[in-house]
Amino acid sequence: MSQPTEQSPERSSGRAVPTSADVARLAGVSRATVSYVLNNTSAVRISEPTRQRVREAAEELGYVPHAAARSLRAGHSRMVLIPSSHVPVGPLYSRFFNDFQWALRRLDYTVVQYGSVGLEAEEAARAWAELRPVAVVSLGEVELTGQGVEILKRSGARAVITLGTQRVEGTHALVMDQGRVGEVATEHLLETGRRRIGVVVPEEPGLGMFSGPRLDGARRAAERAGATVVPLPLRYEEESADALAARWRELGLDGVFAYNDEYAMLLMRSLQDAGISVPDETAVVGADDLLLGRLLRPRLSTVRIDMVLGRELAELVDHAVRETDAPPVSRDLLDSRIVRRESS
Amino acid sequence: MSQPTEQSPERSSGRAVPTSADVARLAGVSRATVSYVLNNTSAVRISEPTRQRVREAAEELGYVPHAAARSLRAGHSRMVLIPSSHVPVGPLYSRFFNDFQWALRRLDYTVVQYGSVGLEAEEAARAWAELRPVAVVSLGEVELTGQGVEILKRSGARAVITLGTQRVEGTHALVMDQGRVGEVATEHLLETGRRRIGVVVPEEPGLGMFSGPRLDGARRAAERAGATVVPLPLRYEEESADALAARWRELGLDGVFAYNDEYAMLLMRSLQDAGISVPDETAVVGADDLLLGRLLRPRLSTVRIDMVLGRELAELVDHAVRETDAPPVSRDLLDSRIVRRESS
DNA sequence: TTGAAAGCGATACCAT
DNA sequence: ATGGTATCGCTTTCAA
Repeated sequence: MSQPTEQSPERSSGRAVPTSADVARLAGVSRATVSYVLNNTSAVRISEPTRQRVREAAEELGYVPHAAARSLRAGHSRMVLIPSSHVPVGPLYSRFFNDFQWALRRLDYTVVQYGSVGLEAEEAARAWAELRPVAVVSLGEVELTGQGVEILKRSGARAVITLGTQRVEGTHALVMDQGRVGEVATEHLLETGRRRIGVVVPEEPGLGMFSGPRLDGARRAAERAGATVVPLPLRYEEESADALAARWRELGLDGVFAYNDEYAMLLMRSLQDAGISVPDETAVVGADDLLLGRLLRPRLSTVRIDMVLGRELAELVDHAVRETDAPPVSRDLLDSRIVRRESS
Repeated sequence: MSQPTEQSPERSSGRAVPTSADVARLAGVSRATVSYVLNNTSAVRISEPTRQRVREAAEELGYVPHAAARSLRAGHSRMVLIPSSHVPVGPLYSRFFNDFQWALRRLDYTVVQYGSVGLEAEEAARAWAELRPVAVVSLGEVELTGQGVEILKRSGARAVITLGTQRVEGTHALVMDQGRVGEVATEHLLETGRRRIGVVVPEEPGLGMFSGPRLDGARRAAERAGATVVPLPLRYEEESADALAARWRELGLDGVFAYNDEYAMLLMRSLQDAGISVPDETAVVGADDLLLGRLLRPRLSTVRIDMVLGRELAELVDHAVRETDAPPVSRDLLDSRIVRRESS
C-alpha cells in the first residue's frame, strides 16, 4: 500500500476536484458507464434513465474531464500549439489569426498559444514538446530550427507547419512571399517614371523577417528595369525620420517604398516638414492599406496584402495531421496589389 | 491481460516516442533513478557515473518528459492560462503582455494562451478547466462570469485573476480604471475653457469595456464643473467620421475627447476637411500617446497611460496561487496624465 | 545507492 | 446494458 500523496485533497471551494469516479458513485454506476455516457460512445448502449442519472450527477458535482488524463490514456492529444509572437500585430493579421483559431476549433482541435519570448529555439521546442501537441504551427516570428523540428516530431507531433518567409527543413512551409510586396510597390514606382528608389528598412528587431524579403523583392523589380534601389534604415521615431529627411536631397531619390503604411506616414511627414514635396519631388508608397494612410495629405498609396483565409490554413493543418506520409506542401499565401492614391 | 491499444506505436520519425522507461532501459537503471536524475531530486543521492549514463541515454533518445503524465501524477500543474483576446492590441499593451509572460516563466510557470473566440462564457470556462490550470488570468476582453469562475475553482484553479474594468465575483480584480482616462482628458479640456464636450464612443464591438468607463469618467469630470458631455458614436471609417463632422456645428461642441489617438486622428481629419479649425473652434484630445498622433497637424494632445509592470502582475499571480486563503485583492493598475500638444 | 510498485484520471477492452 | 480492470507516463514512498 502506498501512503496518501503529498497533494492537498481540498480545493479553494472546499471540496476536492470531482473525478469521473465521484460522478459514478453519485449516479450509482461504474466509471466505465460514466465515460460511455459523457462521451456518447456509440459502440455501447446505455439506457436512457442511466444516462439521465449520470448527466445529473456530473452536473451537480460540476464535473469537468481532466484533459491530461484523457490524452495520457489516448496516447495523443488534439492540441495545436502555436508559438505566440511578441510583435504587435495589425488588424489584418489579427483577423486572419482569429479565423484560423476558430476554424481549428471547428475541426475539434484545442488551440493553445505558447509564449516563448526569450527562449532559445531548441529550448523552446523542448518546452512545446512537453505538451505533446499533435501539431505545431509557427507563425514565423519565432525561430524554429531543424533541430527543434526533430525534437517535436520525436515527441509525437504529427505535423509541424511554418508560416513564414522561408522554409524550414522537415516542415510544411506556408510561404508568405513578402518579396512580392516589395516587387509590386517598386513596379508601381517604376511605372510612374521613378528611377532611383529608396526602400525603408526598419531597424526595430523582429521585423527583419519581413523587411529583408521586401527589400529583395524591390531589388528584383528594379534590376529588371535597370533602376537603382537604396536601402534606408529607419527607426520608428520622429528623430530618425527627420534625420533621414535632412539628407534626402543628397540621396537624390525620386521614389520610396517605406516598408509599410506606418513607416510611410512617419517618413512622409518628415519629408514634408523638410520642404520636399510629395509626390512631385519624391513618390511615397506604403503597405498594408491601413486607414491611417488616408488621413494624412496627400493620401498614401499602398500595397494591399490579401492573406490566405484562416479556414484554408486550418484545413491544411488538419490534412497534415491526418496524412503524415504526405509530402510537405509549400504554398504561397499572399496576394499583393497596388492601391494608388495621391502620394505616388 | 489486456490487448494492445488502438494507438499507433510508431511516429513520423520512425521510432516510437521515448518514455522514461526507454531511458532507464538504455542506461541500465530503473525508471525511478531516471526521474531522480532528470529532476535533480535532492532527497536522493545518485552516483555521478549513473547520472552521466542517464543523461546521455536521455540525450541520445531525444527524451522529453510528458507534461500531462507529470501533472497527473503530481495532482497539479503550473500552468497559467490566459484567455487570449481577439482585439488587435497596441504596442503599449503588447509590451506589458510580453513582460508579464516572461516574468511568469521566471517564476516557473507555464504560460499558455487559449483562444476562445466565439465561445460562450461558461462553455469557455469549461474548456479552460479541462486543462487544470493552476491560475487563470483574464485580460478583460473575454467574458468571465461568476458561474465560470466557480467552474474553474472547482476544477482546481487556485487563483482567478481578472484584469479589466470591473470586478468579477470570486476573483482577484486588477482594475484598469479606464474612467480616469476620460476624467483626465475632460479635466484638461475644462481647464482650457471648454464647456460643451463631445466624447467619442466607438461602435466597434469589443471596445465597450473601455469606452463605457471612459465616457463615465468624462461625465464625472464635467459634472463637477457644471459642463456638458455629449456621447458621439463613431465607426472607425472615414464615412462615419465625415458624417459626424457634417453635423458638427449643430452639435455646438467646443471640445472632444476622441476615445483614443486613432479615433482622434480620424475625426480631426474629417473636422479639418469640413472647415472646422482645431483647436480654435474645437479642441481634440486622444489617448494612448501613439506616434501617429504627432504626424498630423496640429499635433494631437493625448492622455498617456502608464500600465503596471508585467513583473508586478506576475508576482501578484504567484502570490495568489500560493496563498489561496488571502482575500481577493483589488488594485488599480493605471496611471493617466495629459500630454498637451497643439490640438487643444 | 537503487529498484519495485502504487496510483494520479480517463478509456476501452472483455466478461457478465 | 453494465462492471471490472489494465493501461497511458511519471513521481515518490518504502524496502532492499
